Amino acid sequence: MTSQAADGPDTVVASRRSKITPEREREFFDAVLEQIRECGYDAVTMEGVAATTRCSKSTLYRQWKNKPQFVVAALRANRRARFAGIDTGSLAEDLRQAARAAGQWSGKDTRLLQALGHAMTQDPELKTALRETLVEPEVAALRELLRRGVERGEVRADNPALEYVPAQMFGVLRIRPVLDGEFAGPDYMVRFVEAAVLPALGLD
Amino acid sequence: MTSQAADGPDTVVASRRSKITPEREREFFDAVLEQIRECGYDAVTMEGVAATTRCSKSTLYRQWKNKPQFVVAALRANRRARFAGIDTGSLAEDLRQAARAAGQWSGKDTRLLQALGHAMTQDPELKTALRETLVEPEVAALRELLRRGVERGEVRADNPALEYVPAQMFGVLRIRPVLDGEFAGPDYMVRFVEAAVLPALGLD
DNA sequence: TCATCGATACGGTACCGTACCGATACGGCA
DNA sequence: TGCCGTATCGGTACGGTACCGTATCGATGA
Repeated sequence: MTSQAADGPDTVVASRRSKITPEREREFFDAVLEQIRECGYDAVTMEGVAATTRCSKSTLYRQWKNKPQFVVAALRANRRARFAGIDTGSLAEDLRQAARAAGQWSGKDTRLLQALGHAMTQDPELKTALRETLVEPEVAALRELLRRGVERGEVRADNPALEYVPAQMFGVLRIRPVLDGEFAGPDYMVRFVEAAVLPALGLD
Repeated sequence: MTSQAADGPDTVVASRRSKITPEREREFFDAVLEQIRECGYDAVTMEGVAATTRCSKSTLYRQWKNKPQFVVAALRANRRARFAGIDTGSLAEDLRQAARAAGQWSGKDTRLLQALGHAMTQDPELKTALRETLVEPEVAALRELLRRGVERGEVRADNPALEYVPAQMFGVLRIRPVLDGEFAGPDYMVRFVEAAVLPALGLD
């Protein structure tokens, strides 16, 4: 959508010959996401991002039309699949690893989702971007773990608890700061999986 | 904090003789909470509340120092204990009823918590008010259900799943809109309790 | 050579919190 | 009971602040 041609071999020339290197662009994205985490979506300003990255407002507005599109671009550039590599051969251990991984980026992504939680209800594009970058890849990976466990016969396919595992994991991750005043770390998440998720699945 | 002397017999005279009746005050509170749900905390303005309630900004500023204190007052006035009455004699049924109740006010309170979720991380008073009005009463009531179940011998006191029941319930309630795009209604919550919570507790 | 850079100035908009305005209704007092 | 002083009412105007998004500038580097 913006400057660099992200796909294919680097034969394609950027439509505008922007002087903004990919590293520089990542600075902009990191800055705006961090400001969102700290101040909330509404309180983030283009002027603030420009100030902290020592660029001019003009530069930002040349690349992105306005704040919403800028934020969406930043989210899209941050897309990662953190559960992707997990495959230990045991569903229980897969879930423990997922819990540990979730507990690790808990601070960053939970704060981001928290800060954008309401804004996404108003801006459809933002909502879509959030789902595509923070929610769906992880949920899909989680369901893949579960599917493999079912295939191996560790859990019956009609176990009703299967459906709720993603909601449980992300829900607990998200609500912990509200209930206990601190983020859910790896230890907490692993304990939760072992105490509540695995028993409901009939594991352990 | 404001006009009426809420406590004791009505002997105490209000310090300022405000013409704002308790009903009128509730209109202000309802308006600001609804605007928070719809537009988010940051986007709520005193001017907007004044407009929708057809009062003047002066009136609001006479009663409350500024927006944060106004919102805190509104939250405090809305304090309710929705799980309080539940006591069927069976832990499983108590949890089902709690799930049903939670699914009913899901729309209102979840949206409110969603909208205030980030603001509460910045304003300690707001955070305290939110915890005291939306979180702690319900968590306490939930833990009371569980304690009675343990006392009746339905669950062993050292069952590790006990600790996570509140986090599960409120977590799932809160994350459902993000995952599935709709609020968790009574049916969904009851199904969740039966599929995931009760089995982990060894019930049913 | 010339488009993009950083910097800055600009008009427009929105809201803050205060101050002032008559109008009004409460509440003490004859 | 009936009146009058007065504080609060709704309405509005105000200065101050902050940010938006645009325009313009000289400098810079592909």
